Amino acid sequence: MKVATWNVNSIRTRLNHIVNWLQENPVDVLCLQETKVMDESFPHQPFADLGYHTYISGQKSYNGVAMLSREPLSNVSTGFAPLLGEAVIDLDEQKRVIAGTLDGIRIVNLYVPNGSSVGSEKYAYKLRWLAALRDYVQRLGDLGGTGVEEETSPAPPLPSSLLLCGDFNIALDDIDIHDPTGREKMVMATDLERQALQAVLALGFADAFRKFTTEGGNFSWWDYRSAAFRRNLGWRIDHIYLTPALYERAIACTIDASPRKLEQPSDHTPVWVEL
DNA sequence: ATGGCTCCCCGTGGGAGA
Repeated sequence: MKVATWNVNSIRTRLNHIVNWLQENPVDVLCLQETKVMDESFPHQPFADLGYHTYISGQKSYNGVAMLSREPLSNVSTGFAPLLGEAVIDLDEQKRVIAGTLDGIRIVNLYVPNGSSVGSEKYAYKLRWLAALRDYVQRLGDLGGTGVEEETSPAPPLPSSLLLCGDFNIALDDIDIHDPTGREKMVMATDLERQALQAVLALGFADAFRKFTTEGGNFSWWDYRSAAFRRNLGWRIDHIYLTPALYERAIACTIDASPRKLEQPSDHTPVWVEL
């Protein structure tokens, strides 16, 4: 099974890039972030023509996530509320979470808030959102990864098969930044953000990309400005995290930089894992 | 460097992204 993640920065602007990429890379599941489209305007048909089912959680102008899958997903859910209830219901106003199950693997597609700048309101929101994500993932593990509250059948054995992917807007390691100088003041690289993400990963996840590639200089996002892509001034902020059995099973994890070379590209490029 | 580039919107500049 191949699962990919891609922040497309507007699905309507990037539609041809996505369709062409799927034709070249017919992954089983493609998780998208920053679709920037309301659900009633989502372009289902081009993906249906390629044989993909579409699952969406969108809003006007900002955010928005979607999952495309060759086979139907089960137990699709959006937001934190299905597992966390009313306590963090306000965090679901921004559409950043969608999850579904395929072949016993719970796939969670995430668009972590950017955080704007260190010390800003948006930065505080990002940290609060990551704390909620930790609770959400812990609850998911407690449920055996089904994402379903009702336990009508015996829970599957733990550890659950969980896959977290998406735009995390955090570079966990200095080698994931082209130049980490001064990173403690840079959003996406501060200790508080890293600690908040590590608290999620401590529930039992490993970075699929780092199973195969230990070198720095591998990035998934490059700023539109200053010819950053041409100069490879990037960050690795799009991640795929796996629970232990899936991590053992993984046979490849690759960043495909080729769509970033096209005309009018997203500033992010796809990352995929083969299980 | 209130810089750089690109996205969106009942837009014609400003907010947001990262």
